[in-house]
Amino acid sequence: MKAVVKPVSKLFEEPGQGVTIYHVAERAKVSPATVSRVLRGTQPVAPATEERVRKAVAELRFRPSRLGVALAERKHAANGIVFPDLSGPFYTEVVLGYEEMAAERGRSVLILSTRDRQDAAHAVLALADRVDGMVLFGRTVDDEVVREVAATGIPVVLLGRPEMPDVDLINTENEQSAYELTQHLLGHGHRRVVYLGDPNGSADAAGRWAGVSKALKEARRRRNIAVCGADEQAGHDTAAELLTGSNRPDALVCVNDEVALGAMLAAEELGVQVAVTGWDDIMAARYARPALTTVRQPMRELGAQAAAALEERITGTRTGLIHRVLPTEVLIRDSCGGHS
Amino acid sequence: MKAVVKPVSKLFEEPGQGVTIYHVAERAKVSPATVSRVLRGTQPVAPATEERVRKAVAELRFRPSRLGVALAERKHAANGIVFPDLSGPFYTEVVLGYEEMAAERGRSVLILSTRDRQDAAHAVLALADRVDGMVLFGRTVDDEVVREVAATGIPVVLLGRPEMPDVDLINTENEQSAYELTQHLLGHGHRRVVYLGDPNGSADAAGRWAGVSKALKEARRRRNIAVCGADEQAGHDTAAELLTGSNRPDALVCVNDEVALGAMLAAEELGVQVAVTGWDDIMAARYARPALTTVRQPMRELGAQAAAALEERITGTRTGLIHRVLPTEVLIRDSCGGHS
DNA sequence: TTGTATGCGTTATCAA
DNA sequence: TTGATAACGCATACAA
Repeated sequence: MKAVVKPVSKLFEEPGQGVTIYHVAERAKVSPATVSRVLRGTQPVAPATEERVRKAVAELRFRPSRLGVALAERKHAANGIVFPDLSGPFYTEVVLGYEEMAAERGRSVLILSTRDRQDAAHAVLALADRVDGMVLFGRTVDDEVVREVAATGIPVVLLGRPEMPDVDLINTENEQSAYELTQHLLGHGHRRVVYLGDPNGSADAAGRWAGVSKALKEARRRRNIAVCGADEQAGHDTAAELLTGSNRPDALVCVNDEVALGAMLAAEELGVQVAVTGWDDIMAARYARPALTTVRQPMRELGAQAAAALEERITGTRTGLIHRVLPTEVLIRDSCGGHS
Repeated sequence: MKAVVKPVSKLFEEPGQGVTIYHVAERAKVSPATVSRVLRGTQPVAPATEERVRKAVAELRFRPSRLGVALAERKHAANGIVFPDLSGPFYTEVVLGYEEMAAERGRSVLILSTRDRQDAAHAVLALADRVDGMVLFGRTVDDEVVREVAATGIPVVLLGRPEMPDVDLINTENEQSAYELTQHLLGHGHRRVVYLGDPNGSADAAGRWAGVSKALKEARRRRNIAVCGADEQAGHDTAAELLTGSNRPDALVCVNDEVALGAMLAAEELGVQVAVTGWDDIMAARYARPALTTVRQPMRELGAQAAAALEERITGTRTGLIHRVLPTEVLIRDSCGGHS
């Protein structure tokens, strides 16, 4: 008879492994139901019994299986968040704010970056059945997919997107800030203002263009726009082109800081003077010379609000639709010129 | 007899809701097992049968419950990643690389930011039983917790941490790059070099200090260190103090770009000249004037490698221990002086 | 090729 | 106060 001796080390190395509520129940000489009651504090249990159960739990290093719990409760205790790329501090901060708030509420966070994935819709739908609710952030998938997700039955909160019927939405203010920014430029004598961005690219870009446009119109200036990608390279190239043409702009209102910094670089290379403004107040904006005039958004707050809004839906605390617009702050620095 | 008529809209509004494999089976007149077989392609099914099943699936908009699948398969199909807060671009990029790789393998990613949370250990353990494996990134929790997680039975990969027995580890090169950087400074005539960082704060900070230290020792220079936090403010304040003292340093080797930029700011404020170097090559480093000399790490690659290493463990493809060190690249720009 | 029956690990209902 | 036991939704070994 070959005795299979399990080394003690092995025995204690992987505790909690495969230990189920039944093992605990057996050891404590109670039913699994009672173990559950003790652990969740859901029903009164005799002190002596509780004692035995806790002892068994500790000895066996029992940890309830999330899978079992989730299946029985029919909830994941997890939220999802979908974002375009996360490059750039903007998305990062929002995600962090979101995670922080979710964590406080005992929920895990599943992230999904859609990048340029062709199967983004598929991935989002897949995410939908791993969470109790999700935030759709920016231009990640189109409205059709949003509807599909909503049809899944889980709450959805939109972030930085165009409005949709019956879906909660949180945005930051765009038009007014862009309007003020443009007025500021005009007030300092800039005549030929061009907007660098793609209104069709995102709701934010569209809102900002609307504000710029409005200010220009009021000032009876030409409403110039150079459709442009949202990254540094695009900003550089677009600006380079604009600044070499004949009728050169003297101010560039850019859809974000990356574009603005790229544009400043181009201007520097060409040795031309031009006022530049960005959006987001990324770190590099403060270190650029001249320091970049920009607009600050409450990024972390944005994420936190989204998490809160989602939570309300999940718990059913709120039924009314939310459409919130968080305020932004225009930061006038040196890059917009006109200052001594 | 009151006929309860469900409005059509309601009927189609929430499809897939509560539709189980049994409903599909019933509708297709097969057993649930067969439905499963069709959906997973795990066993041959007669074409006609498959046809019926697929039709029923489509009509009912059936989506298998992740919870059910996970419980039956006893795996989550999800990975975790834990990181400190340091919302610099470094962590972000790594997380993205990780998510991308994980997504390719059909796994979701749960994130956990430990920040200053006191219950970080608890949160990490909680995360552990929602995933099939996880990456522990940087100074998030101490070794004891790592062991606890490992004891849980799920694979763990360490990232940017000190070595631990029996745990996979991926780091980026620190010492050699720091050594080269310091030699470069010395070669350009800098005499009094001070390292700004906290070797006890992270493995990376320690490695970098080791390299700086080595170069200084070889050059028979004083090995000065100013223990300093890892953010902009800390860099600013520490540098401000150093640069107002009597025996002023002429070069500051900083643990990261944020600290370096803060230091440059302080120098600018004080109107003193000092060479400064950073680490990470964040965007602001390129826009600072003078542009910041720094060290670039393969951030996305770091995340991807971690995901790959984890996957190997989860699938059991690999049993041997990994201890990988990814190469970095020193980027000499203007902030280290000595260039015409 | 298909169906039956059981397991997965909890929670919760209903009795006792 | 406690114990059986039925969900929860799927996968799969075993039969047929």
